[in-house]
Amino acid sequence: MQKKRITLKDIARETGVHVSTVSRALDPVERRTITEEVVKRIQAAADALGYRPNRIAAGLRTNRTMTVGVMIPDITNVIFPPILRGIESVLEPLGYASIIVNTDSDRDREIRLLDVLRDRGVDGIIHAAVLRSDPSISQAAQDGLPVVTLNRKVEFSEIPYVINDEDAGICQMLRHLQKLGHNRIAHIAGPQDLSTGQLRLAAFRRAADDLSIAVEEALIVTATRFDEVEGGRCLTTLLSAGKPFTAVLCANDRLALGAIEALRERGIDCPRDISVTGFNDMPFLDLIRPKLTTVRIQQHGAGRAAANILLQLMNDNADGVSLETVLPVELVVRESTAPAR
Amino acid sequence: MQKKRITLKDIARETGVHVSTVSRALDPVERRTITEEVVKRIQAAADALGYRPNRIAAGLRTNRTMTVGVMIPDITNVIFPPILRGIESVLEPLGYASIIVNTDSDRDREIRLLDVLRDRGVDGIIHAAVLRSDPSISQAAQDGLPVVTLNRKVEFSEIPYVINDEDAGICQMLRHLQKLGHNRIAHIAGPQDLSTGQLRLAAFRRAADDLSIAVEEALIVTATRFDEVEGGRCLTTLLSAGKPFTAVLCANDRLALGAIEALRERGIDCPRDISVTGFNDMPFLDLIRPKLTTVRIQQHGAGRAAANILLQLMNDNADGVSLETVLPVELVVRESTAPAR
DNA sequence: CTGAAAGCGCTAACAC
DNA sequence: GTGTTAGCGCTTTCAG
Repeated sequence: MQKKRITLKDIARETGVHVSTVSRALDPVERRTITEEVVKRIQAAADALGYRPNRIAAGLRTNRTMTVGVMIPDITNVIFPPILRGIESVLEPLGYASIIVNTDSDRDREIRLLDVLRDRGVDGIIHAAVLRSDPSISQAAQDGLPVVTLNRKVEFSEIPYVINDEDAGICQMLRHLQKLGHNRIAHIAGPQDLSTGQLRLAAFRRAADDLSIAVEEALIVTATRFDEVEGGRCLTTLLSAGKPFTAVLCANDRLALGAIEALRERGIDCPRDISVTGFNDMPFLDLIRPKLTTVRIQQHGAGRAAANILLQLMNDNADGVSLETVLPVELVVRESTAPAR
Repeated sequence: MQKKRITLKDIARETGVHVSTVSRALDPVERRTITEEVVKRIQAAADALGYRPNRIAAGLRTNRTMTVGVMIPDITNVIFPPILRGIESVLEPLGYASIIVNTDSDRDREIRLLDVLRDRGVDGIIHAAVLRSDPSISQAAQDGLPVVTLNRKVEFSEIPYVINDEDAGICQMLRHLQKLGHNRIAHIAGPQDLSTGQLRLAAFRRAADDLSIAVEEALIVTATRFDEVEGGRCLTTLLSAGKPFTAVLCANDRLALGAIEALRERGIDCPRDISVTGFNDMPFLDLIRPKLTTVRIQQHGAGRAAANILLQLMNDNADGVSLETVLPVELVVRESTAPAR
């Protein structure tokens, strides 16, 4: 079986000093308290024997596992991998590993997986939650576990969160459409039990109001999932409602793609007849025709931001962290929007 | 800080028995050796106190962390998330968590990350390697660490691997093109330091030979990366070589998409003028026009297969495992192939 | 059937 | 400066 691992004891025996001395000599900060010559000898022996510290054992003692938990709805959703790389880019160099779990936006699964993470003694959690309410995570935070949420604010809690500026994104998009002469603008909203769906719908109403664009309730239809099929279905509903519109602002890219497809099937051209817009700017969008006009959100950056906040929390600098981090978004005008007919 | 966790000791005190008794009562297999009534009392106390076992401590003792390492090139590559979900689908229900690391196909990073995983005491590793040679992983396997590779066979080793039937895929595709009347078929090969790139090129030569299709060296061009830009560049090279061809078989979907784009820019229509095929059947392909004819590989299934093999290895059933697992692939004919002109 | 005790590998008081 | 000792929470002999 597994070749016996070298432990502190082995290298203590080898160098004729005590394990604790070895431990100190190998600890970059404690090292200073040890005679330089001894440190050198120990270091040499450690290298020679191929010593690798056992983090498990250290963790048991220090109560720090150097592991963080990352909860996301579904890794298969293309917007999450970049976020994960962003997180990794700050945490990994510091020696942290992350355990990623997929909640499938399922409440029970989420609760169970949170327990899994706690059982494993993670030092903190980044929760790319989308569910609008999850008492378990607040409880965990209250118990003293460092938690940061991504994309969503947990109400009535002191949990720091990083979000994208959905409001600004929707507003910029509406302004863009308005400039193109659109004033009858439909909205395909996302699922209202997901934070992004709800936030973007609220932002739509607010922005329309600000820009003096009339919001017709019949021109707002809500998807049950963030996917192409639902985008198509919603567009069909919109069409059959009979109220005219010249543009449809969708709560995310996939809904928009589905909507465009549904238009095409009916011989309606996007953007000539109807403009369609997305949100997120997911990968591969520029391969799909017409190239979608959308709002680019920071993905890698959001991961980095969340990781940095978590680091502060884990290092007890909890006072210095700002509760809210809002990342700027960017309007990306491509081919799916054109002047209103 | 963190609310004090309930330990075995707490529930021992509560029930008036010894910790070891509690430990046994809570272990599904050892439980049988304990009086039913006592088990019930302990269970009740555990539930009441909200006991959650500390896996770290258990791991230190048992030398099993119930954690596996998963090495992939880059989570951002859409073919990996489904693989990860496949792995998770078999491992997670059994109580395993996985630590995923991105190697970026970088040799040094790979070595370093392997050490990271070993330091964390993973019980086994699934290595979705693409680099053609990596001595470190063989060393790890030799040291007794259970290892399975995905997509690639490590030569001269006893490491079990699961691969897709690249040969069959390429062959079916060539036959499909042949049936459409193509006999001057180009190949845009993938990077030759990545296993898939190399395997598929070899398969191309072999299949062409089997089907009596002449292989013209000028019609084989090798990409340096698996992306659209390289696909476009390779197609340009092909075009400027002056040798006529009516179809181009690409080593993966992204190369194919880039190739189609490059054709379009020159006013050459796919599939009317030239047929183009991909490999992998990555997500979102059906949103891109023309819909790509490709070879569907099992992604989720590959993850599951690898996880199952790893399980056997970790449970010392090493004798029962087959060294090689070849998963079937499937030809998916869509719109990017048409009869040769 | 249950208790006692040792120990996994490491760190952190406390001595010397 | 370095050694001693205790103990993190759990499992696992070995007694009883």
